[in-house]
Amino acid sequence: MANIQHVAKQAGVSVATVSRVLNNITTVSPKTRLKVESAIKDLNYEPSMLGRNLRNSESRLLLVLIPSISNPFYTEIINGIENTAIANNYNILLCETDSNPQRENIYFNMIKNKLADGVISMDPAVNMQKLNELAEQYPIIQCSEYEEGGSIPYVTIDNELAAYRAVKHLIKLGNKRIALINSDEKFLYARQRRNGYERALKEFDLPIREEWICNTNQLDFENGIQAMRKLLQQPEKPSAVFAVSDTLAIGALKEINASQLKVPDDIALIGFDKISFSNMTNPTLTTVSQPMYKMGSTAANMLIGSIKGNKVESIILDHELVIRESTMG
Amino acid sequence: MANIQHVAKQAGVSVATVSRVLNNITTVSPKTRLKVESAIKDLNYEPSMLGRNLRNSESRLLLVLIPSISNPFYTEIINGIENTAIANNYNILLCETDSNPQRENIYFNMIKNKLADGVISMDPAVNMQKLNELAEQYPIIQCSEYEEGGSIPYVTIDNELAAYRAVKHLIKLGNKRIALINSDEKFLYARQRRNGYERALKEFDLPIREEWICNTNQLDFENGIQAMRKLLQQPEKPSAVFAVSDTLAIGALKEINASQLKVPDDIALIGFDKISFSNMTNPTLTTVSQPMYKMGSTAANMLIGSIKGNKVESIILDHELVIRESTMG
DNA sequence: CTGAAAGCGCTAACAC
DNA sequence: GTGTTAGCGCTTTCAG
Repeated sequence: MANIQHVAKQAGVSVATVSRVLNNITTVSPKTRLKVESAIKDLNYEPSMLGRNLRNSESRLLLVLIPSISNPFYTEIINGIENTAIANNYNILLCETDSNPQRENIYFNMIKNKLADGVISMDPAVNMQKLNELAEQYPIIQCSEYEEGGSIPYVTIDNELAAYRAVKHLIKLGNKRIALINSDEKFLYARQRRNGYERALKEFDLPIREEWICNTNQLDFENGIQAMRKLLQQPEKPSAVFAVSDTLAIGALKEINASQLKVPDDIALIGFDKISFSNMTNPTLTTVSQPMYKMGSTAANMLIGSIKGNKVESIILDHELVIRESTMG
Repeated sequence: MANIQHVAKQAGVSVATVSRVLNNITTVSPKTRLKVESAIKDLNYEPSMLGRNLRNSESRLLLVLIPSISNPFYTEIINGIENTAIANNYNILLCETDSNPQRENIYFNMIKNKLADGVISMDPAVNMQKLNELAEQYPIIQCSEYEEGGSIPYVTIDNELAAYRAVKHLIKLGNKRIALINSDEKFLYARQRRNGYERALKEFDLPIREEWICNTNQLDFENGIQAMRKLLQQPEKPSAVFAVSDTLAIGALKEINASQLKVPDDIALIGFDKISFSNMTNPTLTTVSQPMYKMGSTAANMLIGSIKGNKVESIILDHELVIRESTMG
């Protein structure tokens, strides 16, 4: 494998000159530049990032922490991150933590080991203490999930407001018995969405009934099925359900269908995230859309800014209620 | 940031000794080892991968090329790759090519630049000429999609046989008018699955009718909807449909429902891949299951073997027809 | 058992 | 405009 020395020798110049050509530094005469370029071609030379990165003490790799790659919610965000990264000559290292602290540690070490220049964390279950420690020394951005009052910059949406609007939509449709399928309330977004749910109910003098509030451990379809099963066993069944993720809502829909009830006639249903499947269900799912691509690109831009040493501010992006068949009575 | 020199000075030893401790080389007296370890702790030292990798001329990064992260088919494969990689002290760089040659080039350069030690390609649209060139110099494995008669080792399933079995299942159910929703036949798997489809029809003396064969550009839901719409416009409608991916089948199901027909009574339906959503549709989808996790871990093991300089052989894994509601008349 | 020193491939002063 | 050289952080001979 050819290296910079071989090129220098072949071109009859010094390594410094080769480096100058490689980095497009202007102070090289057209004649020498030509010589170098032809030597590069002759030897089929490709500069080694390893050497360059060591010298520049940077890896040009961004770490992206997600709990699970199989949650479609993340795919568009990742697209946004990746495109922005590539446009800035970075690459991303996608890291599935499975919300497993050991896995997480491996990745945290990568940044300590200089194998990554910064981190975008989307894991709601991330160890915040460690993340905060890391943030003292390395550039870190939180995306979607964040720590209230924390010092790590984040990009997210107003979860409380989004939930409030979704539930208000159900109320306006005439629903008075509205259930909530929430994820684990150790997560900030879960607490925020519950707050929005409760605010809407209170505003219209509807009671908050614990038996209509289900919490799930995870966001898989199966969790939605289980939660809905529980709700349907209540003596007084809800007439509408707000689920904090489309995957949960799709599971709920499956269970509603299985018990011979109809959406939206018997039970109206709203999900969250606007994943692509949510338009394939029968009926199609009303859902809250987050600007996922933009969230990703914003997070990446913030991180790259932070790596450059800029001060970056947290950002709240807009959301939108997408009304489809599951709430069209 | 502390480096190996600082640790050496603090411990009162040479950098060589620190390196020995770091790499668990036995020829270090317990006493010095202790000194070094305490110095490492004191200084909060983390070895730099950049330096280590340059010295060892390896990056311990594996490149994984996929056409699109949003296709759920890949998620389990990636899990398999990732777990195997981590177990062997590698990390993976997940690269979405969008089947875009420019994007692909960026990633191909990464391996030339020594930023990755090897490649697992899952992109059916990959530029085979370039991949073959690259394979002369670097370790490369193909996963799922491959080149017939090529020299790059691969792991896959028997697509022809899988399609044959799926269609035979439809025939055994009494169907005589069986349509095929295939992807672009520039892809090997598409040609293989078509062959299997035709073999089953021929074996039972059923005609192969071009108007019952649809080809789509991509594997999105929307493509399945379009294809099914075309099939339903035929003067003689098929009584069963075999789609070469679950996403296509789910789109087809959506369209069948929209035209007031029932699956499986009016039209039986089979997909391919057993993505998690295929169990959430109504009715649930009969599909061909591939051992995705195993495919991923096998590919990773093959690649790591190849990096070590081993000779690796291509592998064909088993598949399974998963019969669910969409073919239960 | 330990240390000195070379060198992986590159960039950036500094000198001319 | 171009060359010389130090050094990024690490591993690994080779001596002792």
